[in-house]
Amino acid sequence: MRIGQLAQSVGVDTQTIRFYERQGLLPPPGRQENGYRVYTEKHVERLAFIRRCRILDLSLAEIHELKRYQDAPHQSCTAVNALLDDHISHVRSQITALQALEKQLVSLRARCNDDREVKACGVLAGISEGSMHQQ
Amino acid sequence: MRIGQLAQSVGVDTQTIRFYERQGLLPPPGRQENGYRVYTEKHVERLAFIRRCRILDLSLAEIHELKRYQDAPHQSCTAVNALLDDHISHVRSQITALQALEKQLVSLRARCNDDREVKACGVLAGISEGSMHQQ
DNA sequence: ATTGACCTTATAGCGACTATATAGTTTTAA
DNA sequence: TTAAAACTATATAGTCGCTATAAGGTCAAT
Ligand SMILES: [Zn+2]
Ligand SMILES: [Zn+2]
Ligand SMILES: [Zn+2]
Ligand SMILES: [Zn+2]
Repeated sequence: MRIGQLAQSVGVDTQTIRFYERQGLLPPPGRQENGYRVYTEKHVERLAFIRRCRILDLSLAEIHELKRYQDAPHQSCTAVNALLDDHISHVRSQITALQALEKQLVSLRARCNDDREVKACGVLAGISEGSMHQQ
Repeated sequence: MRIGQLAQSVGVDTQTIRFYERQGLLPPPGRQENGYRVYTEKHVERLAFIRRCRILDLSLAEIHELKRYQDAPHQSCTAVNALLDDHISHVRSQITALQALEKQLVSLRARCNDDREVKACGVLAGISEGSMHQQ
């Protein structure tokens, strides 16, 4: 299986596959005489795993870490679960921050009804005043 | 006022100030004979404005756009308000996406109680299975 | 013989900084 | 007075996870 086929079967760009290889996420495949990469079913699985991790918004570093755990299958999975717990709290704090941001933006927006002159725009005034509780 | 003073009074790194200048966000200041940048109160206000925009997570492009509107103070502010509306919907869709992600992660995490072998870890199994509704 | 689809590497760009290297200037203190 | 510390300058590279471009080699079909 060549790179284009792998790319299509997992739904990834060929560039991305080479990128993962350079990053050490995907093991270097064999090569044909002409230099073309040759992949196996294991590569398909591995790449699909990476993609599913990315859908979960795990960073490449976190995926690396998961890989290291997979390579020691008889150890306790505490670290795996902890990684996920950490990631969940990453996501939660992002949500919290964005919700606070949304509140701020909505109240800023409420300072202007349409059709004023820019000079009198409540939104611009609100930003310029600095009447924002930071963070 | 030199760059360090400006940086301290607004709470920004000097590098960031030079970066904003290169980006055309902050007008190039005057220079002393020795080449040092000299800033005025207007620069302080302008930089503070930029920072408040960044706290609202507006992109540098969006801040540029706001600046253009400020330069035409007698036009209608419809575009300003529209920019903010767009930005609010950016933020809202980010929140929605992250909430869906959180749900997925929490249900994945529920598949494993601690102290299993990695081999039997419900989290890793969950990712590998691909039993994830995508997006 | 040439088109087209595929493959290769190398390099640069995105956004918004941040860090490093190297060098010149000013200020402070021994 | 001189040496160190603190400040300034430019240029360049790194962050993250790709994505795009350039310039070329390979292969099958027309
Ligand atoms: Zn994470
Ligand atoms: Zn307005
Ligand atoms: Zn926006
Ligand atoms: Zn587990």
